[in-house]
This record gives sequence, structure tokens and C-alpha cells, in this order.
Amino acid sequence: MSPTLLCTSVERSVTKDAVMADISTSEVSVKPGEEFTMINTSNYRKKTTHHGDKYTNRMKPKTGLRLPRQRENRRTKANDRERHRMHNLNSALDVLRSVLPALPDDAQLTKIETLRFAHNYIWLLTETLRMADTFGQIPDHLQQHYLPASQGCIGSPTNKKQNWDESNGFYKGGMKRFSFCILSHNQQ
DNA sequence: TAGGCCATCTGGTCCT
DNA sequence: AGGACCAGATGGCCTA
Repeated sequence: MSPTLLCTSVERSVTKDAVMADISTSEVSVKPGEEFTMINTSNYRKKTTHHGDKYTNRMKPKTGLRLPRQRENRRTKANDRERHRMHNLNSALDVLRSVLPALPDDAQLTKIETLRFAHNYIWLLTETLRMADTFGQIPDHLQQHYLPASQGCIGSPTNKKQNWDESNGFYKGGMKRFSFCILSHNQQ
């Protein structure tokens, strides 16, 4: 496990209340046909905000053939369940995003980025606890990787992509409101 | 305009 | 039998 320097936020916008709210809304149910409302819409990509009925009935059967009525009903119900399932999955991802270090208001981690970032963030917290346990405090050699808030804040949603290390799931550079660095371990 | 990301549909498989 | 889960296909939106 060889630490490498990464970046994320310590200036987290997640308050204790927000965390509790996330816990209380972790079970989000969306009924089939019901308009889906994202949790934390401020954190959600703008392009998804107009997903009202954008995709509704967009997909046509691959063949022009009409399915038998009973099969069609089964398919419709299965589609509703699948939609509902995916909405719940997205809700869970939103909850996860909300407890991760904050991003610029108009940016949002993709699904894969969210999972990788969460992985590294958990690793950082674990490592921090371990260090504190071992040394009684976070050692200097670790603290030196924590940038002051005034540094490394060059980012924008555009920069976010440029700074993102796809293979490891971390930020290589600073971003707005991103004010400290995460140590990442090699995942292989 | 190409590529990335996403929502949705669909059929297959597994489980209850 | 029906629901959950999964992966492939499809097409729309957005950005570089």
C-alpha cells in the first residue's frame, strides 16, 4: 500500500443534520408511473433535471409486432419495476454523493466516479483513524498533504474532468471548495 | 461531430 | 408464477 497524493474536500458542506436527513431518506420509494424526484437536486447534474417524461415511451418494440395482451401486460409491469429499481439505485447513489466531499454546485460525480471516490474516501478515513490510533495524532508526514483552503482551488466543472484520474478514482488537482488532499492507496 | 453518460426497454436467469 | 437482478441494446442530451 503505497500512498499517493490525491485531492478532495475537507470543507464539506455535509452537516450533521444533512447526514441524518440522508439516513432518513435512504429508503426512497417511487411508485411506477410516479414522477421521480431526486434527493439533493442541487447536487444532481443539470442535464438530468429535465428528465420528466423525456424517456417515456421513447423506446419502441424492436419488432413492429404486437405482443399478446397477457405478455404485454407482464412486460409493462416488469418495465415499471425495473424503472423503479433503477430509481432506487440512483437514490442510493445520491445519498452516497451527499456524504462525500462537496463538489462545485454545478458539477456532479458520475456513477462510476461516485463509487470510486467513495472507495478512496473510506480508505482515507480508515487510514486517518489508524494513524491517529497509532501515533495519537495525525503524523506530520500525513498532514503535509493537506493543502490550505487557499491552494489548489483552480477547478471548475470542466476542470473536474481534467483532474479526474479515471483508473484510480480520485482528483489529482484542486477544485473550488476542495481544500485538502486525500491519500490514496494502490488498489492492485 | 464523436464520445461519454444516462434512462429506458428487453429477455434471460435465479429465487421465493 | 411472479419478482428481483442483470446485461445488452437503443437513442437522447451534453460537452470537448
